[in-house]
Amino acid sequence: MAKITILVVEDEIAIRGMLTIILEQAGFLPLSAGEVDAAQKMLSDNLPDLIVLDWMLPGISGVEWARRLKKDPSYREIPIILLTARGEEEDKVRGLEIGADDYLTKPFSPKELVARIRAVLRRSGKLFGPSQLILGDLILDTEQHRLSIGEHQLDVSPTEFRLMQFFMTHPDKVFNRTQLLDQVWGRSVYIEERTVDVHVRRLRKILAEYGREDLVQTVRGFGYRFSLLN
Amino acid sequence: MAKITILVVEDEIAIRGMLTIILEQAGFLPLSAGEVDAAQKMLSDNLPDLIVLDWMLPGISGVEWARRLKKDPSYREIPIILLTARGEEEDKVRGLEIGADDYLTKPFSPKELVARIRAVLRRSGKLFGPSQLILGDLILDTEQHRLSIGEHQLDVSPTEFRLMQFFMTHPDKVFNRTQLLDQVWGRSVYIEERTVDVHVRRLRKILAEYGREDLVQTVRGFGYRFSLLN
DNA sequence: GTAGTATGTTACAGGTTTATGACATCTATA
DNA sequence: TATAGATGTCATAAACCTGTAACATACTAC
Repeated sequence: MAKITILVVEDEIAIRGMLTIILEQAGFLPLSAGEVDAAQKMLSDNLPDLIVLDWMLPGISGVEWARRLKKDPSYREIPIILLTARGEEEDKVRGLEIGADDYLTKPFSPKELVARIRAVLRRSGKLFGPSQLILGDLILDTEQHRLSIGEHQLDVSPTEFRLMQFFMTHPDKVFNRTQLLDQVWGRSVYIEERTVDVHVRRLRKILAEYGREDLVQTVRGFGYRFSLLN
Repeated sequence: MAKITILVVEDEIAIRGMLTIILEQAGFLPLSAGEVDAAQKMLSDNLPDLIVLDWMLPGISGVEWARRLKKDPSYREIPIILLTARGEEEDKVRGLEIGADDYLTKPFSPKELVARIRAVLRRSGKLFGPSQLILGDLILDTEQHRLSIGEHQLDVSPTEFRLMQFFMTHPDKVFNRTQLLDQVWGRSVYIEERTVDVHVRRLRKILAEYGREDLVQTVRGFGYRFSLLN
């Protein structure tokens, strides 16, 4: 299988070099550019699987570029991770509808960067695992975009599907609402914590049709856990 | 079966040689020319099944020639793959109505070239796969360009046929609209994503005559899926 | 048991995505 | 050239999703 390509757009040479090395070591194929113009050209050459983009850039800002990309049908699908300076900008990233899929505040650890990249890729389905997740008689097929219990198709909405996908890839582990929001909805949206409850409720309702509502368990005071055990 | 003939028009000798070798190894029969005049002569001798054409050529440019060919009834049917330099031209290929069936940005990998050639040939029906695709009681005959359910002929338009062909060769998999456009309409046309909906609609309408409209399923938020299962 | 907190449940408004029909344009062919 | 068919786009309708608020219920600590 071909390597995952990641385009890094960052003006400071030192950081760019560092990013490149981190990404290489993580098994990705890094491309890099120092400003938007160059990046744009690389884009048309061959689409990267993900873009790591500095918030502040000379010329067109990263934010502005991100916004444009998200409007362009040919590029809309490419996930973007924004690199922001510490502090205030964080709120902006969350608040504004920029279209970034995640963001990272400098300074960050290599480990964190790679983890976020993986998470985003997984969310957008570019990270190949087996396309089928099988847990007991539960089957989640990302390629077909289908969720089933035994022979029965479950009719789930996009968000429910992602939630289920996350749960099934992280069974037997408790997550609080914030973690679920970050992982399933993406870090750059701001949503009420209680909304998670509602989605869990919806998922349970669907699972209940086959008597499996207890797959998603409440851990009072913490959050939720997905588990085949009871 | 006779070998597929591919005419390469490229002025740089090194690249031309490389292309020839790649094509030979892929099992095609390559012809080559260094400029349009020579190519034009070869054309009248015997029609190739496909033309690989450099964007920039001395004398008449590749683009210009492509345009002419697409106007000429005797040559219009020959698929053309344009070789473009890196960068901006990509937009032009998509934007302008040049008539190329696909394009490739240099540098490209042999693998990619061959893959694109196959894709284009398949789309234009020149690549023989099994001439009959049978899925359940659905029969798609690529030679006769016929689609039937059991004994009944379905009356489908060319685009509907290609769409169905793509679906039947890739069952049980979700495709988004961009993927469908790229695969069924070709990479070098720019068409509204929503147009896919309309064609799906038309296909369903035809299938509905035999109660099979659910073969093409909507996956909300993603795209469409063809599946015999429900 | 009670107050206080956490979670379950429901309804709903607003937003987004898809379905559908109509239409203008284009092509091939009579 | 006239005609039928095909195709892409648009406007509108319909279906569906989603986040939130409000109220109900369950649990915990005292």
